[in-house]
Amino acid sequence: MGSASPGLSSVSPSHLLLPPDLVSRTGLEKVAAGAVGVERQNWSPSPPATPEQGLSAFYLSYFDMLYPEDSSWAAKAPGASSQEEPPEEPEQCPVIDSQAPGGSLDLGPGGLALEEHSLEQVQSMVVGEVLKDIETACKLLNITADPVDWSPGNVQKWLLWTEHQYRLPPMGKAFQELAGKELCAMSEEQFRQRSPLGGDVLHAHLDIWKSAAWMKERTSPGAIHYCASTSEESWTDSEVDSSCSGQPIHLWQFLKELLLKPHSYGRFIRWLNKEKGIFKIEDSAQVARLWGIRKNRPAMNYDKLSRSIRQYYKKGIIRKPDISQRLVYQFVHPI
DNA sequence: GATCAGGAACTTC
DNA sequence: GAAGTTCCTGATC
Repeated sequence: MGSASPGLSSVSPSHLLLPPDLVSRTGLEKVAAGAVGVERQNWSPSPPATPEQGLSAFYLSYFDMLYPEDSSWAAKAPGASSQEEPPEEPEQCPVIDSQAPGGSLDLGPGGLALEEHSLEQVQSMVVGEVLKDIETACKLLNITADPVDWSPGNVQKWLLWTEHQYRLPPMGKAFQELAGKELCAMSEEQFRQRSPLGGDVLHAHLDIWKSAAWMKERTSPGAIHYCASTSEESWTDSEVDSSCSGQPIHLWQFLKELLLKPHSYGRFIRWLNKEKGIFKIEDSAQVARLWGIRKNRPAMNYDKLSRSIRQYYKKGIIRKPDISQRLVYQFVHPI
């Protein structure tokens, strides 16, 4: 757990590149408060976690707690990219340009309407990003979006994942043998009792999942599935997304899944040349760890993962690019 | 020291 | 049997 956390961090204040006054706690509260009014109209009743709040306000109120520091995203801002960064990313991170003419965050005199408008944009973007992150986690962990449906094994997977994502202390033992239903029935205090270090944060994360599931149920009656492809990428998503096929996921599919979510995993693995299928593993330990979680192989490391990748050489699935570089591989058939 | 390459035995499905 | 996983040796960066 060396790197900054992905996932929800894609919508952390620094990622949104808000001006410093809006990034501050009071600023976020202002954003959240501004979102509440709109929220009530659009999303009706509040999620189970915070009955008196709208969802986005609920999420936003968590961000300070969940992201005490995540300045690494700021480095991803345009102009701060590494020298290897291709001129255009396949999937751009949402950026609010406060300097742009008619900037959406004009807080000067007469800028109130604009401010409210941009806050709506921010809140809807935040909620959208949270839902996308949950969707991605579901795919990678092969679990359902609704925590109530989780088996004890699913709970442990989610715990491992959440600990990893948000650099929380290991808490798996404290919640051993608990199914999702029991977990969801527990109060924050009970979480704290079981795990004094991080139990409250874990409870907050579970609340987010519960709220998302609740919302999803509201908006689309029926079973909660994040299997329908919602991504806009040009890569053959149906080919890549194996999480609902019942088939075990292949390593190459897993790698593509990560590559398709650059705003979540771009710090771990990213395209160097998407057209040619050339990608670079930026953080070998994290990618290996994610793969280990996905396959239930806690002892997974990059040495083993890379051995599996090398097995693809013979099969003609992955190869080293013509100009061989460390941690750089190429899909033989990119499209 | 980390990564790369590939052989070989093993596990899981 | 396929698809990794684990362990290993030796080479390279």
